[in-house]
Amino acid sequence: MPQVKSRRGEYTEATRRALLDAAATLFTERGFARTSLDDVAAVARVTKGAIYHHFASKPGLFEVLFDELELTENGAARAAFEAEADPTVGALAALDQFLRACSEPVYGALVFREAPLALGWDAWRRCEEKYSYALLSDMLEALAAAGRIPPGGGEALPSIAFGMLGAAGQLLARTPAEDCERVRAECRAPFVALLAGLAASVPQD
Amino acid sequence: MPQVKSRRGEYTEATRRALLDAAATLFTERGFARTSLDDVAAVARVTKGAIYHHFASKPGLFEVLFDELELTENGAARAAFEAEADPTVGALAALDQFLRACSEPVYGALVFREAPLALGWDAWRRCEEKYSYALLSDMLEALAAAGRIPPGGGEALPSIAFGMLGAAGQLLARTPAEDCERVRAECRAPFVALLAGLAASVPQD
DNA sequence: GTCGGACACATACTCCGAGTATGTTCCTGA
DNA sequence: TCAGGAACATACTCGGAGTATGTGTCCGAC
Repeated sequence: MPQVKSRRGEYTEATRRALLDAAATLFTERGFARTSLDDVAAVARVTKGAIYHHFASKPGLFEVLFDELELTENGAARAAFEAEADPTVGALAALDQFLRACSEPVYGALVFREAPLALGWDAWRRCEEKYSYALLSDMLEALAAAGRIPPGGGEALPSIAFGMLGAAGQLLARTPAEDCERVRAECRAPFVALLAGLAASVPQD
Repeated sequence: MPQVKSRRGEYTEATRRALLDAAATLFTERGFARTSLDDVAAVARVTKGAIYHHFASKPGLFEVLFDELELTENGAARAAFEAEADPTVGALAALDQFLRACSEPVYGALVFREAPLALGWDAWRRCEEKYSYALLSDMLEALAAAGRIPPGGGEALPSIAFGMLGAAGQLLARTPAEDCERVRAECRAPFVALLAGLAASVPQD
């Protein structure tokens, strides 16, 4: 059980949080490329030195933010999947959870719009292999094991399905709040259709 | 009928081509962000002044390259689509043409991997609205008109389908040549399944 | 109680690359 | 033949990421 942190520790944690919050706000509003670290430091009422004390680099700062977001949001999606006994039902529940998360202003914008620009495709992919991509792979495996989709198929299906998630996330991230529910429903359809089409192509007996 | 170009005109066109070729090579190999304009100029055996004489900016140079590539490759895909009377057959023919183009080393890497990083999502989308995204929209419209997929559906389906194309393009762009044919076949499956699933959900009469 | 040291920053700097301003050469047309 | 513009080269500015170093403060050891 962790001891109560010292006064000092509380303060340093506070500036770390202030930096992360400032970065989250500015990266979502102006985008990663168009916000300087001096801007982030100014909003957090510190200087650039504080940033490089707490984080390795500008992409490093982004990655911490990324991990925080995925830890909670992707965790919720995984929980939604694992709560269902049927993998198809579970996958659709996780999809709904994911689409709702992307409707919230920060998650979709940072994780699916800014992350590839900030980290580059490869690093983004490596980061996602702990979260959304891993969950997607697990779900596809479970679906294949249950005979709901054809087995095998290589890396093309997970990659392309992940591209679908990214496109849906970005679409929702730029959708005004009053249209989110309708667009979420529209986004659901292609996934349902893909699952149905794959189910129809499962080899018999 | 255009007159034969002057000696001078030929030379300037030659440096323009050398710059575009150098940029295509370097952007493909090192990526847009990691190649400086001095590098491009050096490979073309000129200086940065020549670049800013012929092009507006670094993204501007990339966009010219982008247009050249899409003009030929997307034109071929559109031709493949329009050559078929049946929209489903045509769409799959265009898909095959697209997947072959992405197997070639430059097209997929520049248009689907580097372009979002170089231009940003919005500008990339605007550029693609003349080419791949336009073709995709036209194909979906034709499919809907023929009753092969449900009508309406908003912007979600084209956006998500475009995300699928991007993911497939990127996957093929990083696939070694000897595996390209197999991966292309694997990439085809999700699109076929999506079309089948959408066809099954068309409202009856 | 105090003193050394490490932590948590601030300040001041370097460095690289995009973009700009200006110079220079050569061709072209009047 | 000469004025002007095209096609570059050269030399600069400027912003932002990253680094090196300074400074105050707190904490534990003696």
